Amino acid sequence: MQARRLAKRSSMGSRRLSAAAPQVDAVRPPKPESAWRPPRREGSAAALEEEDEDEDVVVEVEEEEEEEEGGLGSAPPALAGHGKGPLRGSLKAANIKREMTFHAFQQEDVKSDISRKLPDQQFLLFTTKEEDLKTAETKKLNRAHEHEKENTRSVCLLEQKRKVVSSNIDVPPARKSLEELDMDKVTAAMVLTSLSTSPLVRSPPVRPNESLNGSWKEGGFVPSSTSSSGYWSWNAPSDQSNPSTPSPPLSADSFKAFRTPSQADDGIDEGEASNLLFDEPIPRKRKNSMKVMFKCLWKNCGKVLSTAAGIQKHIRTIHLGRVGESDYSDGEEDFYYTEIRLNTDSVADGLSSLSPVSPSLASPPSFPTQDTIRPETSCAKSETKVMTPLSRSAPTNLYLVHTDHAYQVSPTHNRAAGSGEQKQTHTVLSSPPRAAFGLRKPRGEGKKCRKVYGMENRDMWCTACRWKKACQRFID
DNA sequence: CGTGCCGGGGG
DNA sequence: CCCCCGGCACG
Repeated sequence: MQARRLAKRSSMGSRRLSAAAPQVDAVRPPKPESAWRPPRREGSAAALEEEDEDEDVVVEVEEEEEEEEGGLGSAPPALAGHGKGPLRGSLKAANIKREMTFHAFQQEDVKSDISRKLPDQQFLLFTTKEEDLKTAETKKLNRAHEHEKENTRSVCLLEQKRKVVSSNIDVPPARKSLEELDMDKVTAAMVLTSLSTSPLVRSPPVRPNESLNGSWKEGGFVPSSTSSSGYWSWNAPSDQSNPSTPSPPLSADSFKAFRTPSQADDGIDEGEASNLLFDEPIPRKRKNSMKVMFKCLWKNCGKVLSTAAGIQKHIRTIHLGRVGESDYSDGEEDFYYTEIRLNTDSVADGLSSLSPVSPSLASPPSFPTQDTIRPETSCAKSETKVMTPLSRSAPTNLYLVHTDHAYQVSPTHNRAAGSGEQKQTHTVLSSPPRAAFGLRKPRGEGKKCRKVYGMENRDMWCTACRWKKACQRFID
């Protein structure tokens, strides 16, 4: 046993050797030797080190980003062409790079994420950049169309990112009023088309992910989701980053959890949602909410959407198989769906009861050390977090599809229902106060030793991590 | 599919 | 205890 372990260790050591040699150095210039035989880090010392690493990452951001973008787009050779030497080594290095890149992104995300979190409403109030909005909107629309050709897009993404997200803002005021005023079915349908035809309905696993990636990378990509409901849009100018917004990992999660459901009525109480989100002292005055939803009666379907156009579209494309003529309706769909009403109050209740909780979870009192890492950590969250606004934005479709599938299709979602987050959704749906499932603990999010130090530096991990136990160094 | 970590080992 | 790891939940 001992022997085996030793052997393993040594083998690992050699691996580290090969990995750490030339390539790695190239990858992480700043702290080559520290990676060697670093003393156990504990306490404040660790903190310093941590920070250091953080910075390193930041430094990397620029180039890493570029590379990733390029690779993402359509130029895999770019990666290979990076001029890495031997195969093995380069592979290893590549891996490491991957990791680094991730960091970088996460970093980047903080910014965009924060800004994104700004509720459009608020943003509107500020009315700082009307013009930007305009252009942004146009952009967005275009993008929505281009959406299909995602590949080429990545380039733009980079630029946008650089331009500080502001260009990504799509809070189409005009759109909103327009849509609200003349609930033009056709328009809605068209809008919905892009959404429903793509993501969940068709190939649930693929599209959503894509869009997800796109969104958090690009920061401003919300075409499909935007189109779904027409309004709402979570992109905001980076400059507008809301300072008051607490963006701790947990809180974010919770937000997502009950925010999604609340969105069931397309953006109507969006304001509230956002208010809630930004814990604004809003006297929740709910126009006594009865949400009208439309349920597909097609056997084995049961999909529920919030707009007539929505299900019509759904029925048309999914059940009637009329894909091409997506925006044309001969009324046949009408036979296949029915109206249902949801009491939104329960939702509100759920929200109010839950929201106070999140803050507490939100700000876990942690040592300064953690704080330095915090942002980074929360970044990790951001990918999920980002998605939140997304699903929220595509309230009707995404959200509902979600629930539906939870019941009948996707096993994944079913399982997810058990998780801390999903359970809340569940609650809202069936509108019982709340059901706390005694399940596995949420799972510590955020970087743990493994992620932070990487496999190669396994001996830098905290013992717990090495033992595959709950990490003790980076506690959530 | 990678990651966090529980439960269950061996020494 | 200390040290691992199989395996599973979760994202």
